[in-house]
Amino acid sequence: MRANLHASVADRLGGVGSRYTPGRRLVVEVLEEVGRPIEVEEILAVRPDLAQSSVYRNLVVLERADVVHRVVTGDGVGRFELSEGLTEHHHHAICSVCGSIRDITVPPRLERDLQRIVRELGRRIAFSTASHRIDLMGTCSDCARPDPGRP
Amino acid sequence: MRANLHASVADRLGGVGSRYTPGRRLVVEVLEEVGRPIEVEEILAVRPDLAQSSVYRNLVVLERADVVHRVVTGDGVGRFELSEGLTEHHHHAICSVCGSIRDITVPPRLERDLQRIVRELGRRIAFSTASHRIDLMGTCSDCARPDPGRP
DNA sequence: CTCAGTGCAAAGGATTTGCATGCCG
DNA sequence: CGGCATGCAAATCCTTTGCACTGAG
Repeated sequence: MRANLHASVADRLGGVGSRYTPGRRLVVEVLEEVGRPIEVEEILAVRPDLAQSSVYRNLVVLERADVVHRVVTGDGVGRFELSEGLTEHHHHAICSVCGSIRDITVPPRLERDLQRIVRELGRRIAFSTASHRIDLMGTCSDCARPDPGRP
Repeated sequence: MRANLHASVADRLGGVGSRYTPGRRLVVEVLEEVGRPIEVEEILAVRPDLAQSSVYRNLVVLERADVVHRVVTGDGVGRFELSEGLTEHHHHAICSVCGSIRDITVPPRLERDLQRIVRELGRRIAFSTASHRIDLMGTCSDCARPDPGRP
């Protein structure tokens, strides 16, 4: 399924009149490897050869082509992941302490229920729903651990 | 239920050792009147007498006291609303075109299903879930309307 | 008197943009 | 060639912070 990813990406980019350039491929590869929503800073840390502005610009293009998806948490910093269809459908557990995001996949049975609920909601409010997102907000295991620095 | 709001707010503020000052009350009143998540800019537009920095600072305090809740959408601009318990439990329909957020309340039957799903998810991943959030992402009716500016 | 709260202006950090250059179709 | 893509640096935007002042307890 790996080879297929880049084909799909190229395809979606073509759909909006953009090319799949080396720089964009590097970004996609980083997102694929990391497998969770990450900040631009993290992308640059992995690939210092990329120009910051190009990464930002490419993320805009990739987002418009629906290759990546932007997630924003309470800390106001944008984080990016591969879009639905390029990865498994999933949701997020967002830590309100450190802002980290963990992907969670929902068991099929529950996911089916979710789909039903979301569909019904969209119908009720005449809102053209492209996708849904369930975020659990709370405290991740790291931050839940009692702080050794303060008794 | 209106008088009760400010009592609750004062209470929650007291809980974190802060006072319910006039400036904070104004912010809360704006949020109450508007009834949907709004940006600082919008708060200042309604109450130009408030100092920008004070609004930001007070929102931090109000957030820590769990009086307001920060919602961040794809555009990276923070929006604020009154917290759960001060308003009805609700979710959001986020327009991916203009970034606007519309509150939606979920019928009790569906909400009950949601609660069950969320609870089960949290249990599965050992994540201490404080709250959940269901966002519908799509296009609001305003943005869905064909753009008159471009044939 | 003391300390949280306020206002103004300046700083900060993430993201965007202007401009010249490089490169694919 | 023409236009998208890139890099660098400067600009912009939202948000935070420093500092002096005010007010409540």
